[in-house]
Amino acid sequence: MPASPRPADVKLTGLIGTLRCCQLFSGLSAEDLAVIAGFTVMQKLAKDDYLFHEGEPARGCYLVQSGAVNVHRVSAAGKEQVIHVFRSGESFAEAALATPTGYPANARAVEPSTVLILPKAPLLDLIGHRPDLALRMLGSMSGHLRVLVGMLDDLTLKDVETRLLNWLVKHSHAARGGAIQLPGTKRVLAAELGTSSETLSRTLGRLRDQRLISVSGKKITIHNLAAVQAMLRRNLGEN
Amino acid sequence: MPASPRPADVKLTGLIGTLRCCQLFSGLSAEDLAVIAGFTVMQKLAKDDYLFHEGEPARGCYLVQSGAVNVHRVSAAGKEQVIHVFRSGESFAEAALATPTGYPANARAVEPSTVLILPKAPLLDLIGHRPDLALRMLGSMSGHLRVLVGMLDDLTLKDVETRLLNWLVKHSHAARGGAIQLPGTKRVLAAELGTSSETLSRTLGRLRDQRLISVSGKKITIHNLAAVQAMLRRNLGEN
DNA sequence: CGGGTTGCTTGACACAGGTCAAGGCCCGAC
DNA sequence: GTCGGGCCTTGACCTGTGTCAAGCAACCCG
Repeated sequence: MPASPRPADVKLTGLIGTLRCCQLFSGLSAEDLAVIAGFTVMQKLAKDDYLFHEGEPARGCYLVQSGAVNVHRVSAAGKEQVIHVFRSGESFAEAALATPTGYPANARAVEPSTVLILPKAPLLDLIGHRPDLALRMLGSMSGHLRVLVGMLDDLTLKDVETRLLNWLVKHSHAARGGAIQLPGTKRVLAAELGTSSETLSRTLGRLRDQRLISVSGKKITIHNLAAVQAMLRRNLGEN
Repeated sequence: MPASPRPADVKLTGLIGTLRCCQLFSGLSAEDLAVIAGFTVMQKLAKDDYLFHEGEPARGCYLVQSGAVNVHRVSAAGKEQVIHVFRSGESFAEAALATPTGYPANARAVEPSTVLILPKAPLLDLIGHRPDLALRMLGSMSGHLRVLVGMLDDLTLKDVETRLLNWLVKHSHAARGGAIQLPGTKRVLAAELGTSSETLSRTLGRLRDQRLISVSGKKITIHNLAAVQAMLRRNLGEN
């Protein structure tokens, strides 16, 4: 029938599409994807809504369909340390599946987002039947380990300027006409880089004085990508 | 027969014993353990021997039988950041199993050690047949994730004094007669805390001046554990 | 025994970056 | 319009910690 399928089917095929796009499930068979889609729950989040808090018992793991989710910890004094900002197609909280302890961090939407929740029980069940899925989960988690290890040396082996240069280079590919559009406020970027908005402001100013970039509002223009990369490499060499 | 078994058997049952002790394999059936022991390779390391270097293709994952292994990264400038020191019974480099990329860090024995190598291929094969083993691996990796997350806020949310207090409290249970015996040199401890030996020395000195602890050689005596814990809590509250 | 090595301690100093405070800019509400 | 509140920027200041350097104690070895 060329007629449009029932709403539920539309939703389901849409879901399967999203699942297939995400790295975690990219090569799975259609049947397996259907099984997963069957128990997936969709949740919409407004900006600043919390998805979960540290210590809460784990519902399952998550997959960002759209928007961005900030996973972070807060110290006893209320200071926030960003672990990672997950964007569309990325999965997180796999760690919560395998251990009885609660979430080790908090998750909050930095903009309006929709996430897919993969509940613990049926997913574990499926993993029991599909060893290759287990391997994928292992792979995904080891990816997260690498990200964390990367953060570690970001925080210990590099200064703010270097971290910013690194961020610029990483995001230069997303530049439209050499201009990077900031996803959120500068304060958010500062947090993502593990610094304060004041220091970020100063550092941007310094780069601007050196004619490497120019900043106007939420738009950062890289004048000379090669020079930025050279400066990054030089900073990495010294520390 | 009450007579002693052949050397190979002795070695095998010894291996199985070690495997059973380690958290990763603690509840496995005797058969599975025998299979694993069958492909396990033992390696002895002298102090300062490298087990592997960053970027090398992964042989498999590792299990410390005795001694201690320092997993760390080094910056372009040669500075070393300790990720974790693994001691007997602990496993590491599980991440290397699931991804084709090489090791993300270096591993070096901090004292004479013996490690068991679990080669990639047969272990992955076994995981394919034993979904519960896959779940264990997931659990172990999520443990490592938590350790890394813990390190993150150690490094960002706490100063050296707080990190030292935390270390003291964590290791106070291992104190014999209130005295903690340092595993290695003070420089090693400093590296583990992510600081320099000078700063560690000063910080220890400050705690000693406050009569909280006393230090003599490689022995640290905690005079008043409750006071140390109180100070730790207070530091955490402020930051 | 003296000389070298190694590790620990202490002092002096420099610097990155966090915090506080004040001023400027933009924008939406009224 | 103009009032108010975010956000950004800039300046002034302070503190923690890394680094360099010198002195000291312990130990090994010929």
